[in-house]
Amino acid sequence: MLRGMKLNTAELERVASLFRAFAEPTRLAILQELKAGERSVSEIVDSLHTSQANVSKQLKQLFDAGVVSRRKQGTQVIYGIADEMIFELCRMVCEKLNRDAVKPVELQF
Amino acid sequence: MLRGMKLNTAELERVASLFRAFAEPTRLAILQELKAGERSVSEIVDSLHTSQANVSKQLKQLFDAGVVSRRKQGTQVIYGIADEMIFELCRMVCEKLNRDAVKPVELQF
DNA sequence: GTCTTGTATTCATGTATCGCTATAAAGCTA
DNA sequence: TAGCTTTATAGCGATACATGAATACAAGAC
Repeated sequence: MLRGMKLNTAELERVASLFRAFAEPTRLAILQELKAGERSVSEIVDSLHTSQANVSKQLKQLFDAGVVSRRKQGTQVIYGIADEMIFELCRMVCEKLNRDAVKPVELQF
Repeated sequence: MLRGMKLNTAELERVASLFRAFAEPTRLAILQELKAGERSVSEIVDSLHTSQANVSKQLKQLFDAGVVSRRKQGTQVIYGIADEMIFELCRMVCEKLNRDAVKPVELQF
């Protein structure tokens, strides 16, 4: 695709859909946990203040978006980061928030 | 803030909130138009398939998120990109979509 | 002043989504 | 087999949001 071409509606929807994966605090919290390494669902549940059902649902969304990977290990399901690019994204967003902030908060994902 | 610290709920909400600005096709379409240069509201309306009310509302969201700038010129309001970092964000997201795609689509914002 | 143009906002409606409880499904273990 | 653990899903209420029509508001033209 040539430089300067505009994405059509369907393509914009795909882009928006990936951004949407990062547009909720619970999903970001999950990604923050996975940053330190692979985690089972129950481990993630224990580290967050939400139900197992919710964690499972948010993980499904992240998985469908290609953001996390999944593998079964007995009765457990181990999730991990599928693409390190997400931390680069979060870093850039935090940097912008830091630039815009009146008070220096120094967010760092 | 030290490296490796986890963002709390309020901080994650701020990060999510900025991501949310990019999580809708209409807003991305507006950003695509502004990429070529500043535009008035009516110019944006003419280039998109949606109502003036909707464009105005989405522009407000983008402005509140610090993504676009605004200045009045007579009866018109001219919007522009407030931070070029957004194109870097979109570029990274497109690259990931291209990596994941079975069919090479070569999305480029 | 009135009229016209450009933009923002209010209201209504449909759709999507977060989070919960309850339940189902899958896989150990005894 | 039954029972236990872990994860996924179904169903529901509450909330958020995208969108358009109608209206309000602002600023120039006349």
